[in-house]
Amino acid sequence: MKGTRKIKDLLYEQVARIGKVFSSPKRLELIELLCQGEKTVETLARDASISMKLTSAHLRELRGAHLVETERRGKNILYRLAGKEVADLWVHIHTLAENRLIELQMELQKIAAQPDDLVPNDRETLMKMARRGEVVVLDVRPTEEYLATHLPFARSIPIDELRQRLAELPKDRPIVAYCRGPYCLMAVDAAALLRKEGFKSAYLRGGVAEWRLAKI
Amino acid sequence: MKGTRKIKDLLYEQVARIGKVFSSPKRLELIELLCQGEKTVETLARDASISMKLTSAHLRELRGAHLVETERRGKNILYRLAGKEVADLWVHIHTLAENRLIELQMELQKIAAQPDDLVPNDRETLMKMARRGEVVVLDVRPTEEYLATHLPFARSIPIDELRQRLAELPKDRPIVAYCRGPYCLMAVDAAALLRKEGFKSAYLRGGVAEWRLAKI
DNA sequence: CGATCAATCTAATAATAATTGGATTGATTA
DNA sequence: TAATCAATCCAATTATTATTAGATTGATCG
Repeated sequence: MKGTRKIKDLLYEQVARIGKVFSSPKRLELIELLCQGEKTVETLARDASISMKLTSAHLRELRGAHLVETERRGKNILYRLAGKEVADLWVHIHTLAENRLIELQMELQKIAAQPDDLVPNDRETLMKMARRGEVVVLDVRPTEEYLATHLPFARSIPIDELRQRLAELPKDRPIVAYCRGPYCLMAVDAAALLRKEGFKSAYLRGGVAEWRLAKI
Repeated sequence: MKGTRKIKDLLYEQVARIGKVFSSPKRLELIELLCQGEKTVETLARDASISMKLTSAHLRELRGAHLVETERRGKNILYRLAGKEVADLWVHIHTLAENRLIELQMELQKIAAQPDDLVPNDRETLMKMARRGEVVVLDVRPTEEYLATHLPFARSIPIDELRQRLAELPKDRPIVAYCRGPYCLMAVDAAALLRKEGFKSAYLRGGVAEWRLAKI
C-alpha cells in the first residue's frame, strides 16, 4: 500500500520494453521476416529495404528485449526469433490492428488482387483438399524460407521464377498461393499472374506464423 | 514487385500504431485498469498515480488507435476497452515479457509474499474446490470493479476493508485472494495480512483478464 | 600478413513523444 | 446566469528515438 508505486512503475516499465519493440514499423517488418526463419543482417536489410546500419540498430533493440538470438556463421551473423511466442505476439498484434483500424482494413481491401481471387476460408477443408491433391498449395517465398518451414503439402516456386515455371502447374485444379503474411503481397502478385495466365488462382492472407497460431 | 514498398510501409505503419500504444508504462497501467471495467478519467488518474492532464493525453492515444471507447455520463466521461481482444493483447504482451525478461522475473519473485503462500496452479481444480466451498476465493479490488466482473464464486472484500472484516472469513479453509493482475500487488498484500492473522492464505497471480483468456 | 567483408559501436543530428501550464468546452449546480 | 467541475485542447519545454556518418572489430581469403 505504501511503497507500492515504485515497484509497480518498475514492473510496467519492463513490460513496456517489449511493447516498444513492436512500436516501430521497421522492427515489425524485421520480426515478420524472422518468422520465416533465421537470416543474416544483410538479408534482413535487403528484404526490409533499409540500410544495414539501421537494420543493425533495430536488431540491437530486439536483442535487448531478448526477443531474438544470434549466432555467428563464418563472416555472417544469423538472427532468429528467441521463441515461437514472439511470432505469436506478432500475429496477435497485427490481428488486433486489422480488427480495430479501419484505415488498415481499407488498405488491405485495396490490395486484394481480384474480387474473386477467393481466399479459402476454412483451413481444415483446405488441408483435406490439399492432401487429396484437389488443390495445389503454392509457397512463393524464396527457397530458403520454404526449406526452413512451410505449410503441409505445399510446393515451392519462388515468385521470381513463377513466370518461367508455369508449366509445372495444373490448369484444372485451383492453385492457392501464400507468402510471408498479410503484408507481404507476393502471394497477391502470384495469384494475379496465375489468373491472367488462365489458372484458377487464389491466395491465403496468412503465412506460416498465422497458420501455426491458428492450429493451436 | 515494383511499387510494393510504399504499400508495405503503410501497412506496417498502421500496425505500429497499435504497438505504440503498448510502448508506454503509463498506458499499460491504464489498460490494465480498464480491464477491470469502465472508469472515469479522474479514477484512472488516481489509480495510476498521474495527473489528469497526462491521463487525458494518454487516453487520447488509446482512442486514436480505437482501443477504447468513451461515453459521457453527466459531468464525467467514462472510458472502456473497445473489445475483449484488447485485454487479450495486454495479457499476451505481459506474458511474453515475463517469459523473456529475466529482470521482470526477478522483480516478480521478490514480490511473492511468502514462499509458501502457494499459488494454486490449476484453475479447474481451484474452481471445483470453490464450487464445493473448500476454498474461499476473495476479490480484494474496489467494489465497483467486483460488480463489473469477477471470478466465479468469488466474494468481495476490498483490500482497505479487509482488516476490519476478518471475522467474515473462515480459519479452517484456505483463502485465495486475487486482484487486478500480476502487477497490482493488492492480492499479495491481502495474502500477507491474512497469513499474519492466522488464516490459510494464498493468492492468484492473474486477474479477470488473465482468467478469461486462459479459459478460452 | 594485408585486404576485404559483415556487422557493430560511437557520436551527432533529426524526428517523435512525454509532460506541464494556461486557456477552453460542456454539463451541472447554486 | 454565474460558479464549479471534469475533461480536453493548445502551445511550449523536455526527454526519447530514429537515422546517418565515421571509425572499429572479427573473420575470411588471396
